[in-house]
Order: sequence, then C-alpha cells, then structure tokens
Amino acid sequence: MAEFFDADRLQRLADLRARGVDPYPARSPEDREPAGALVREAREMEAGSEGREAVVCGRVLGRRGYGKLVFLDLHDQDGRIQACLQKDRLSAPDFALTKLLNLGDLVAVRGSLGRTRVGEPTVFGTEFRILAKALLPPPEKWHGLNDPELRARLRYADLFSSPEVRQRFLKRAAVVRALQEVLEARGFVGVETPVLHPVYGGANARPFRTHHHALDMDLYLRIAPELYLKRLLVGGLERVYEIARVFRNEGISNRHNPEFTMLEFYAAWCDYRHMAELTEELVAAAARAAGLEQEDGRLRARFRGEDYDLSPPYPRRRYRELFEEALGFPPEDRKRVRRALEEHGLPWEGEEPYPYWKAVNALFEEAVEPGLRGPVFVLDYPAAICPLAKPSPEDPAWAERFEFFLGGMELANAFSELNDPELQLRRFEEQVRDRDPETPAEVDHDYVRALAYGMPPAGGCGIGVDRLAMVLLGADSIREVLWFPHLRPEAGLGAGAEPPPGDGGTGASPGGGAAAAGEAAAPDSAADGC
RNA sequence: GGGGGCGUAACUCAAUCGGUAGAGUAGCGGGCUUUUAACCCGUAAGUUGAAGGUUCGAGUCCUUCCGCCCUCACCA
Repeated sequence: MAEFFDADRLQRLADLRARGVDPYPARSPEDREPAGALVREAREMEAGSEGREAVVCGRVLGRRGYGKLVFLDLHDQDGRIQACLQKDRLSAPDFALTKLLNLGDLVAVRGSLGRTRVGEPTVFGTEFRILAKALLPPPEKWHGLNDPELRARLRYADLFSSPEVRQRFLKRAAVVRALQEVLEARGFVGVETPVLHPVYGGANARPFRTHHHALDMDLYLRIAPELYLKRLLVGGLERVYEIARVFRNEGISNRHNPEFTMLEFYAAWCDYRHMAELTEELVAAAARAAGLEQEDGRLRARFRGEDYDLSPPYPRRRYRELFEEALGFPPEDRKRVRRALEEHGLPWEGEEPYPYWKAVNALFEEAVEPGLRGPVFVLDYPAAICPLAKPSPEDPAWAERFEFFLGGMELANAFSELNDPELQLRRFEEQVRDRDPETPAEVDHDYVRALAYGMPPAGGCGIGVDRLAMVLLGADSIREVLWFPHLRPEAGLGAGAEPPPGDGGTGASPGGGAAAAGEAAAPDSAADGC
C-alpha cells in the first residue's frame, strides 16, 4: 500500500500532526459558498476593492507563491476562484500552514471577497485551514490525464482535474433526469425489479452467472428488466418504467460495456406507435437537457463528425421496404435471399421460419443498418425473430416492433407487447429448441403464468441510455459517458488476485516481482460485499 | 479471435542511421507581498511494460508474453 502514498507528503502529514493540526478534520465550515457564485458576485465589484466576508472550500490545483504572499486556485464542483493568502493578514500558525501545502490538498479559506488590482476575483484570506491532505499529486496541471486508460482507471483524478470532464458527466446526469421527468410527467411509475434472475430473458445476450449460497442455486444478472416490468402490467400498474442497470457477458467495444443502463417503459392500452411518439419526446427532452437547443429552436447534435437534427418528428421507415431498397428483392424471396447470403459470406441455416428470418435479419444488418445514420424509426420486423412482440393484425408474419437508430447505433427497441399466453409459450419453446447460447436455455414459466392471468394490450420500449448520452454529448466512446467503465483489474492492486477460500476480505497480494499475473478471472468475487 | 498501432520519470512528452536515456510539469531545498501555465537558483527522480535473442553496443532490430488504442469479427 505504501506506493499509494508519496513519501514527501507523508512527511508533510507528520509535520502537520506535530504542530497539532488535524489533517483530516471532521467538520467543514458551515457557511461555505460555491466558487462560481462568489466569482460572479466579485465581478460586480471594482478591481482592487474588497467587500463582505466569504468562505470557500475546494481543492488546491494551482499555486503561485511570493514569499510572504501566495495565490491559490481553489476548485469546487462547478467553479474555480483564487484565494490570496498574505502573511500580514493571517495568524502566524495559519500562514505557516501554507508552507506545508501541496497541490491537490482540500482546504478552506475565510476572508474578504474582492478583486485584485488586475481584477481577478479573489478571497483575501484571514483564516486558512486544511480539510484533507492529499498524499498523491494531482495530474499534470495543463494536460491533465491524457491516456484514455488512465483517465478511466483514475476517474476520480480525471474528474477533479478536468472541468470539461466534470461538465460532461454532469450533463449525462441531466440527460437521465430529463428522461425520468418526462415519464413521471406522463404518469409512469418508477419501479425497481430484481437484478438477480432465476431465468434470464427479455433480450438475446449471454448472461453473467452467479450463485446464491444459502439457497444453493445459480442465478443470472439480468440482461433486461422486460419480463418483470410486464408482470407489473398484469398486476394492474398501467404505466411503469425502470432505469435499469443490465449486464451482458459479451465483448467490450467503444459502444459496448458489460454493464450498461437501459431505460425501459411500458404503457397499458397503448401500442408501438405510441412508443415511437414517446421516444421522440424523450430524445428531444434529453437533447434539451444536454444543451443542444439552438437559437432557431432546433435540436442539433454533433457526433463522430456528423450533424444530427433531433427535432421531432423523426422519419419512419418500414423494415421490409428498406430491405427491398437496399437488396433489390423482397425478404420473402427465398432463392434470392439464399444467394445474397452467399455473396455476403453469411451462412444459410435453412427454411424453418426462425433460422430463415434470422438470416434475413443478418442481411438487413449487413446491407441496411450501416446506412442508417438516423434519427429514424425502422418499423415492423419479421415476427419470427421477435418472440416478445405482437404479430401485426394485417400480416402475422410481421411483428409490431420498431428499432430506433441514431448516429449509426441502435438506440431503442420497442414492441406492441405480446400478451397471448399460448403464443408466448410456443415462442419460448422455439427459442429453447434453438440452443443458441444467447437465447434463454429454459422457458420462463412464471412469466407465461402471469400472461395467463391476462395482460392488457400494451406498448413497451427500451432505450440505451449510455448510447443516447454518447450522441448527445458528442462522445466517441461509451467509456467517456460511463462514470466507471469496465476495466481489467490492475496488476498489483489485489483486485485480480486469487479469491480467498472463505468469502473473507480482499487478499492483499503484496506479490510484486513475478507475481501470479494469472488470468484467474474471478471478477465474480469482486461483486458487492454486502 | 484476425489485422494495424502504441507502451520511456508520478503526469505530459522528446531521444537522428543501433552509439552516454532528456525536457516541461509535479516533488524536495532556497529566494521573492498582486500573480494567472508567475519567475529565479539549486536538487532528486528510470529494471525504457516483461522475458529471451541478434550485436562490440539495443529505448531503437528479432521472437514470445502482458496491457492499451484503432479496425474487422462478435454484439436483435
């Protein structure tokens, strides 16, 4: 652990304690004010003048010393203000403290608010306190952290050393809040459904598996909250939503993280057309929260070098027509589908509905999706690949489902929810027969039972919140909008070490040298320790 | 998993054809009472991701491994 602490700073810490100064006091000043507000107030004053008393707390990220005078840059969540500490204004012990200061320390300065001769808003200190001593230096002062891995790994340092990063994450939070506000305003009830699922379902994805000791049973981390939310529709809740962390045991890329945030919402007495309208409203509200509204009232996002107009309504295109436009023949044309699959190097799995339409969809993803910059709704998917969606009343070969594309990514997926219990059971059984590692291995009988009690006609939709945030915040990688993206455990930190025999604490692996850098995986055990 | 790129001080980065591993910031010591990336003097700092190989000599070339980034595959 010693390498976490800078030796010089440990010495400072000892010096502070020797002087009777507590480097980690329990209380902060009650009357502190945010730096940003103080700066705005000071700007109203004459340069070279001082006014009322003020207290500011923050992290020291800049220091310019002149012997008997020192300027500090104090940063708090939303701003930065300069503090000026002068020998003849501070008590001798307080001024002596400034000599034991390091960049990164958290401090409080009490003094008069004003402006310096050159007009810089400043708190002219009469009292100075250390609120928390930093034992590691902050990142480089004008480049900050640059290495993307380090930035994610040391997100805390990335955040405090870079106001832009902090602003981006605060905007992400605003986006999530905006989504929530729209739904609450529309009468949706926020709910929390289980994360531990005995049977996984609601999406096609490989799950994370875990084990419950007391019940001696395997459980899965949810890949989607869908089936529980629809049970609530059966329960008589007519509008529900959940901002759900979901887990998928799949690859990591600049738009995939093993755990991500999915907003799902369901409305009784509605269908997928209403979901499309709500999606437009949600995206627009989120865009406004991200500050994308222009002077002309349009919502414009810039993502990966391209501009997107997010002002509703968004175009609606039919899956079947897009397919035919791109490939030149209808998706029911078995011979030509088969030939196109060969041309694209995709496998032909047979004429049974499920494999056939899966292959058609592979073609669609290959030939159509790359061109979908969006925003656009793609409507009406082949029913065979939509086990949770209601067949279209016009043609049961097609399902009432849309996907919403933006920035070249799939951002939302919605159905008129299938509520026919017998049909649902058959669909589940087909899936299980398929033996695809990414489809559920067993039928969720309890869900079928819930449907058997009667679920109202309903529309439902899931939105990938992180991907939406990417587009709205102009982030090229999902890692830039995740507070703590998934990372391989750091060697030597004990995180990837062998799990202890019991379920005891973390085995601090002092290791060093040839340490057993074994892959030993075991991120499982890193889960919540209660 | 395939292809490509990268890995040098705590941070941000240099190092010509294979020829003594450097700078700025941060740190430490000193000076300085109005600065804005303050400045000045001094000082410390490295298993060049790891292991092997070629060579008189390797940060640089070769092999293997580890990690990260991009890309493809994968990912309703």
